[in-house]
Amino acid sequence: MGRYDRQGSAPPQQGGSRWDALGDDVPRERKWGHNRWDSRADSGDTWSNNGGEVDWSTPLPRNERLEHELFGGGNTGINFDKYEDIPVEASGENPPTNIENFEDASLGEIIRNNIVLSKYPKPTPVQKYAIPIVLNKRDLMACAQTGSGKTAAFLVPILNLLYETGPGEAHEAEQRQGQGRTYVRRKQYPSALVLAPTRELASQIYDEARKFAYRSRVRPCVVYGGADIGAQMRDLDRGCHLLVATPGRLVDLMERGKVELQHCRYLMLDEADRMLDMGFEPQIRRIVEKDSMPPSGKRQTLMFSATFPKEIQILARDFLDNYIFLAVGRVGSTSENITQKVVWVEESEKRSFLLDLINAAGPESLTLVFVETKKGADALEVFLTREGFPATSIHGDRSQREREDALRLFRSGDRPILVATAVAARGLDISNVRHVINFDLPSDIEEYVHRIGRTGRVGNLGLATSFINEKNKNIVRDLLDLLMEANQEVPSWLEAVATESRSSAGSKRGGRKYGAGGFGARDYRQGNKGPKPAMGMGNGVKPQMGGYPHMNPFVNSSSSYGGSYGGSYGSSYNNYNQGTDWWSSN
DNA sequence: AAAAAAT
Repeated sequence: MGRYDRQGSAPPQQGGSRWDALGDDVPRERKWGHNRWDSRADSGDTWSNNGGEVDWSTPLPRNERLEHELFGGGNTGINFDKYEDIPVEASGENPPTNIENFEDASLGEIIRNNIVLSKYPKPTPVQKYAIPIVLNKRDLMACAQTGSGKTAAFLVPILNLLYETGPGEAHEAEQRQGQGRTYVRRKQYPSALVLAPTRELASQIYDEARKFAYRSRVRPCVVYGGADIGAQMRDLDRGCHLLVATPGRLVDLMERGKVELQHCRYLMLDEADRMLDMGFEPQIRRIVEKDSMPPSGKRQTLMFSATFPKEIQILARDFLDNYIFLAVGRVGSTSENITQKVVWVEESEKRSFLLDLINAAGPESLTLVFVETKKGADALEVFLTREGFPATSIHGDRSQREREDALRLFRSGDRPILVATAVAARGLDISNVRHVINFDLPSDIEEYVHRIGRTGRVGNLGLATSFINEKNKNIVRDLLDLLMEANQEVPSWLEAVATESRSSAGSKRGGRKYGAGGFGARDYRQGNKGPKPAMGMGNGVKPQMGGYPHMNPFVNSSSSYGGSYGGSYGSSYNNYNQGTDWWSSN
């Protein structure tokens, strides 16, 4: 279901289907030099010489309709001035010098044009560092806030390298399989592979890739589950140089002989700590190690995430070669910040408390409500709808169509309340999410970090409210540390609760997951040398914070909280903030 | 125990 259904019979909706990636308006002769199907039997064609006659670095003609479709969507939502003073730390052997402007990177014409069309005036901090690292053919592990231009930070240099070098062996391999036949089932040899943990995130990355691939010969594709695999295979048949995928569907396509990674020169894991955790790791190893993917050192490997626990960094060594570790902090200079609140709410009171919060919010603002279970998401959506609130919900048991519909209704504001499971926690770029509510707290702090990262996007005041009760003991300790690092107001009862749970010791992963440096912000290879003050402490950051790159730890903005609610919540909140012994209050 | 990800 979903977008793949659209392309067959129904005409594309909403200003053209993404499947027109290279623009069906452009004659094939212009897109591909000439018709690729015919050219396979013609040894004298421009494709037979390693792509050599065709210069991949020269822009193809403009296509105004496609240009409008790709770039007409208004601004990117990034307020670049806010990113000026973000502290960045690069570690590893001989880290390449960062750039200050896109001109410094000696990028090719195609990518420069697309950067202009995307209205990026200058690189964000993660881009300033990541682009030269990738262009210098180094492996990279980057710890950077989502929404800070992370996607472009890897797409721009990868695509530029593809434009500079052309398709190389990948093209020859693709040609070889067609020798002497009029039709063969084509296998694709993507030069670059981007893996993501959810379908929606893969789709979002693909949308960006189309922008930066505009007027180039590079054809991006996206594949994921829950959608018509036949349509995906037909799309692959049209050529695939950069493939964005979720792991399961990619494995499927590999086993069907539709995709081979023998010539994959760039491997990118987005939300890499999730991709390497217990749920995904076997599939990643299947893709990266048990197929024909070039080994680390021969390919280039990139990993990005907002969180990078030490044990995942250690696991990641298997995939990386002499990599640079990048820690990108986030400035909280003025209005950009996330205020984090923790409220004691018993299970039986959660619903009425939630209604108070929603009632206090303005009608314009989007509210994202996280729950732990799919059943919980169903139930809460039904409840909110019965109460007359414009809510929808998303979780992994929904059809792909339902998932996309829910997300679209939420983004557009038609349903400004979205109840979601972990499926929506990572990477999704939704503007104007004013309030993230952890109706149920997650069981680990990384999940918390990614969830609240859906709000506080540039230009907006972000607010995150978490309901906590005795069921959440497991996260209290890490949550308290996090709030203190982020210079947030910490209710006194929370400290008491944390002290209590501390004595019951031992996180499930064997002790504290993080050193004093904090939350995966640091290159584990630097050892436990104590907190590193290296994050360019420009914004009144205390060195002992060590740099917590994904959370805006730099602002104490509790003042904005009460004001953003009506009185009902304020009083309610205060009542919950009086320092009772909350563990035993029940 | 639960979520995500192939069918």
